Amino acid sequence: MAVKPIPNIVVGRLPIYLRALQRMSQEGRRVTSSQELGERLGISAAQIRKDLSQFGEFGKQGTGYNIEYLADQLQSILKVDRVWNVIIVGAGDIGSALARYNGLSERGFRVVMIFDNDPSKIGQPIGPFHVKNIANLVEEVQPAGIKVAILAVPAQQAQEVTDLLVEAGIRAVLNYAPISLAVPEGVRVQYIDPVTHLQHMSYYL
Amino acid sequence: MAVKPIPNIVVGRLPIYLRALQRMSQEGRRVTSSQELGERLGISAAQIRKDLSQFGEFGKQGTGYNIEYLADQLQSILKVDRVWNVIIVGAGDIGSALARYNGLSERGFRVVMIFDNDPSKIGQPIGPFHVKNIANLVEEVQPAGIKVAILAVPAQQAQEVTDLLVEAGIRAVLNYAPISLAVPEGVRVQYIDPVTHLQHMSYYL
DNA sequence: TAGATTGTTAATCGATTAACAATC
DNA sequence: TAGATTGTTAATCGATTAACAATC
Repeated sequence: MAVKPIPNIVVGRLPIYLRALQRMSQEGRRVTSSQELGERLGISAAQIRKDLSQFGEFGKQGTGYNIEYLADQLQSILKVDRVWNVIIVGAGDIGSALARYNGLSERGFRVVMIFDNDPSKIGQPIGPFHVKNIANLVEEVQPAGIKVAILAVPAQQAQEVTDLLVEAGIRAVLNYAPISLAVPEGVRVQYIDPVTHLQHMSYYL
Repeated sequence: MAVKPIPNIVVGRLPIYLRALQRMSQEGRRVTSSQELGERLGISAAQIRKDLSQFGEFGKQGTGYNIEYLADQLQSILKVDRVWNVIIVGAGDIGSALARYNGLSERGFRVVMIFDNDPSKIGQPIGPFHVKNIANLVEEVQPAGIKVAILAVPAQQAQEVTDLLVEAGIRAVLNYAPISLAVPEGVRVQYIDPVTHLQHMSYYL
């Protein structure tokens, strides 16, 4: 019997649902409906119900969804009912901002090391860390079993650093360098490039 | 005669194509093909040709695309054949990193002001700017005709600041706060939340 | 000319929406 | 009970891919 995989586009919406639920929870709300959630997010109620139904039945007819319960379920589905150790590579402005950002750990990710290749940065403190030498990346990261990396180096060095990350056993890369990366099967990359988003919007101006 | 609009998902890929072409140009390349471009980007050649054909005929059979010409055309389509003035709201780590980032201006966007509401930050220098008082945002931004803003304030303040931006005539918001924003018709929002990307990937770990 | 690659059409594939029985 | 809202099915809509004539 063939199991059809969950569409990637559906998985991508779950973190958005989770984020909204956690905010509602903060606001002291206890239940919500697909309609209310949809209005907040600009997504149709039908789509939210359809997406969730891929994973199970989380609601009650007539009542809607218990916010805390649904959030717990989504955390479990997304595997953020635990904390993933993360490394940052690149101790420039972006890497440093991320190293000091507290919003990661509340949501499933904890920065544990930051690397750079600049001798003037190595050893310097950034938030609670000291910058490590990228030359030691593989030997530090691989034995620690770390699977997630944030890449914040210049575009020119991004591919070679990525190869290093793969060698170190990293399987998920959040790439801030404005360049497409080549990675082997089984390694995932997500891209953050503010300029592509700005250009997308300027089309409509 | 009904003109069918370009699908939003196609517009969203154009900045990716443009970025790859500009990199190829830097590498000294003069021509490319839909196949080569597709391999770099992990997109099918057919899709690239189909996307581009929505806007015109930019290639030559047998030869492919002139990189500089196609990049120029895409810049014009995306309206980044000019420079858009941009404001940043929020002078925390992220806002400051963006204010100092030089990669924006090469690609169509120039930061011209940065605002915050924290008295200890107002007046302080960040990169080439001095932080302005958010209380003066509307009176500074509206007469200047600025249409693009980057929002880098805490989630709790994001919606009220957004309302201010809309009042000031902003029509495109790049939102770094981890919250969905409500905006009137005609105002566009794009979201950057590293954690949603990390959670998307952790599903597959 | 022979080889390569475009632009475009038609076919396929996948995602979204509408509608409603089930039921809390 | 009456009203509300889920989970799910079928219909619709839209996006991607495959294929190929045109042509550089």
